[in-house]
Amino acid sequence: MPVVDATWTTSPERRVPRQERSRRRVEGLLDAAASAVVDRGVDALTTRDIAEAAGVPVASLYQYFKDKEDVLLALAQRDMDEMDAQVAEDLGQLEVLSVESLVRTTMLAFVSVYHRRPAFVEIYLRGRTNVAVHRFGGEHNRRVAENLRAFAVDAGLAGEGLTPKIAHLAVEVGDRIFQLAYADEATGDSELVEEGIALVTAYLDRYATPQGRQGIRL
Amino acid sequence: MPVVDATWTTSPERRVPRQERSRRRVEGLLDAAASAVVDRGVDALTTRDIAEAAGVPVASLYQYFKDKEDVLLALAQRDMDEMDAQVAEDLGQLEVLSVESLVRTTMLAFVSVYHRRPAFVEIYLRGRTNVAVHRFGGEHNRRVAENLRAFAVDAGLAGEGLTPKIAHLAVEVGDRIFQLAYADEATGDSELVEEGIALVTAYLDRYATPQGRQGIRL
Amino acid sequence: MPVVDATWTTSPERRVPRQERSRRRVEGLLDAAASAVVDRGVDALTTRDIAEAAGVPVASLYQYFKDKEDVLLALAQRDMDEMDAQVAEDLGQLEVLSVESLVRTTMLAFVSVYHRRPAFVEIYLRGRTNVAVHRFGGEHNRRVAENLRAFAVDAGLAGEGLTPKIAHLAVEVGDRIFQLAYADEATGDSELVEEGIALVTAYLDRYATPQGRQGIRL
Amino acid sequence: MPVVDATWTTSPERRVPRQERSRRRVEGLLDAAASAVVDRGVDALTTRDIAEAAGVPVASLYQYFKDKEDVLLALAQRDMDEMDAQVAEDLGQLEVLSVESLVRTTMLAFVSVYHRRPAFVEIYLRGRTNVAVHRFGGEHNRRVAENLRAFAVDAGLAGEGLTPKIAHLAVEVGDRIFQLAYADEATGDSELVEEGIALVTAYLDRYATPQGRQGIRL
DNA sequence: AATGAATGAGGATTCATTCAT
DNA sequence: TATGAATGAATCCTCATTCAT
Repeated sequence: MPVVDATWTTSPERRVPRQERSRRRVEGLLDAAASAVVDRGVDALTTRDIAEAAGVPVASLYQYFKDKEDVLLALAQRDMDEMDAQVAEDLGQLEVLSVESLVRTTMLAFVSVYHRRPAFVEIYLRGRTNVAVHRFGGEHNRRVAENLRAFAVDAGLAGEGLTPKIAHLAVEVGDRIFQLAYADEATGDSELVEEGIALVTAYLDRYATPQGRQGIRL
Repeated sequence: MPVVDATWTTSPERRVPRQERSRRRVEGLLDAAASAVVDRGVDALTTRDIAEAAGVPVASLYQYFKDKEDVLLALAQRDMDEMDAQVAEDLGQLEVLSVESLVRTTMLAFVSVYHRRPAFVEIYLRGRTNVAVHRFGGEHNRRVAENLRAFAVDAGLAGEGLTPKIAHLAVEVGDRIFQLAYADEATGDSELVEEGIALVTAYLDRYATPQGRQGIRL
Repeated sequence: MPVVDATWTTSPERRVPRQERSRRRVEGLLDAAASAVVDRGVDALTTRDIAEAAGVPVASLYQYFKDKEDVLLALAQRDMDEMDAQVAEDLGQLEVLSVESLVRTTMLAFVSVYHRRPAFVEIYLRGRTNVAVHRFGGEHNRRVAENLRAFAVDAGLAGEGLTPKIAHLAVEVGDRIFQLAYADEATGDSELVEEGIALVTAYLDRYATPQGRQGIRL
Repeated sequence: MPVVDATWTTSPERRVPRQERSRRRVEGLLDAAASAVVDRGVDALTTRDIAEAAGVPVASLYQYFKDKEDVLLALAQRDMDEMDAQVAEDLGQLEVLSVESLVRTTMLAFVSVYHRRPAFVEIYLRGRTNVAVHRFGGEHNRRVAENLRAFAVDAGLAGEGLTPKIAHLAVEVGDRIFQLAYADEATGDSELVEEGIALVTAYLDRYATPQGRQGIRL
């Protein structure tokens, strides 16, 4: 295994490998896009907004992204990845497994990311998003649903009656609850979130096994 | 009582009174806007699209509407009014009153309007709508929620535990279910709607009185 | 001589003769135009502004005026007539006739009309006026100059050296002095007006007869 | 001192440095605006007129100017700068200093620029100019007045009685004289200009010192 | 790889004026 | 005579994207 990556140079002008430079710039652009979205809203977002926020010429956007939509999509991707990681981590620390704890943990994981990423709230919950991003979010919901469903069925919390369609419905409903909870307050209405947990749990309990309802201590 | 309205004349040159002409034109414009929305989506909607679809000059839009947003809002108003009327009518024909029958009847009333008004589906369920229309829809949901809540409490189906907030949550969740059901198929996924009825009912049953759960024969 | 004008009728519906009604409406429109000009400035003046200020439908403007410019021109005419009348009246009351008293009296007559007619100030002194109105004002200046010149020469205040061109120059310069005096303060800078009188007098004294310089007691 | 500017290259592909290219385009746009103004008048001037006259797309205007007004203002700036330079140069060559020679030299310097720049005449003397340009011209007059006043007082041609207000009045009056002289003939009425010189001189002589009246040989 | 400059393609709205009644 | 309604004709400006360097 090479100790020094081939893209490294020792020249004092460039201590940062090309690839790394590029990655950094993409991250900066994404951060800029996120903050521009928070400032102007997704609808009114222009390429100049993004470029200015990032401190780069507009034309440079096109060095890293196909077009404006591509920027938004990349931002979505990054956000969703963070979301997934948070959910995975929080579920991994669960001590009692039940439909209720699964729902609660997942939804609260979402909440913690919302707090960390205000742009996320602006883009996915409050704003009337761009079509592509909307579709992207929809697909993400479907994937989350499938993962959670598999998790629940594998763990014996629910039987085969919990179809992908039903799981997806539950996730989408959860999404709408967040939308409502964050509609007026940027920090979210925690009472509403709590009600949402109850709502989703009440629904999914219809497909739960007895253990799923009572809980399994790990 | 006059059989013939005073503004009518029988002269062949003008069979349509001024006021009626104006009303017709507004309706035509609204229909045109609806179909243009279905064709192009709300985001890409232009004044020219609307005007062309209606067969009038663009400038004429401004005779009847303040600006583009005003057109969309008028369309929303018209649709929502129809929605409300349908719900009122269907609830009026109910024979057994229960949380379940209330939820089912209301949601199916929505479905019947969706079928009658494909533009409605496009604008409110599928598209990423204009901000003003979005807000308008939000307020409509809140109003619907309040009406249904009052209805349910008055009829003894639910106690005071069914707060406005909870009712609103239920309506919003129902809205999202429709969004999901109509996302892919313009005719709606009836299985999903059925699941949605179950979901909302399961949630509201938590706040129901015994009669609310069992049903009251009228 | 008929005691009752033919356009009069005794019918209770119309006690105001046609011609009189029309005259009144024209006056009202002109007043409205004047006030609309003061509000919005000449450049931004629209037919709707005028009509709204007068409380009549826009289309009715065209009953009395050929087009928008015609309104402005009629307004100009009315204003200039008033100006001329004021000058004539004030000059008629002069007790000592000299170039200085002629200049002073004329310029102060202008000032008194300015105070009576703020719209005049707005249109002719402050605003960047419409081309037609500008030309109109120019012609008025020329006429005023010619009248004053004839008056001065007839009265023996100046000889034939005071050509029409020179008189016109003096009037135009006086106009600019007013423009300056009224540029910032709507009530006019009287110190500047006083300087202006001195300026014009100093210039015209070059063409004055000895009596013109000393004054003739009437 | 480098004979060739560093931004120049001798490569045949690019003989014109970027900065120079940009400057040229701005100049071209300004020339185009000037000629469009002469053709259509300032009021009727459109962005398309300017762009077409310059042979560039309308959108390119906005690369160099904030908006339409900005173009006019830049044009005004350029013209006024030229005016100032001409006045400075001509005054520098004066052999006898007196109120009369100061007035005459300044006014004739203006005349020579008018002949060189017909658009100037159109915009500032003949047309009813745009508000912003009008204000710009007003400020220029004030500045010119202040400079000339300081010059005259320093040279001992006038005492402190020649206040800024009086100097400004004189310049504005001179401006109006030009307006009149160029109203009908694009080449100006030189007899009128001569009269104007006499007029302004006669006025300012009131505030002149004995040397100011007699002249100082340099 | 980076970017200043250039631009085609709209888009919303206003307004003076004309008709039909 | 009076007027509500209708509209052709413009206008300014924005923006995403592409090139030439």
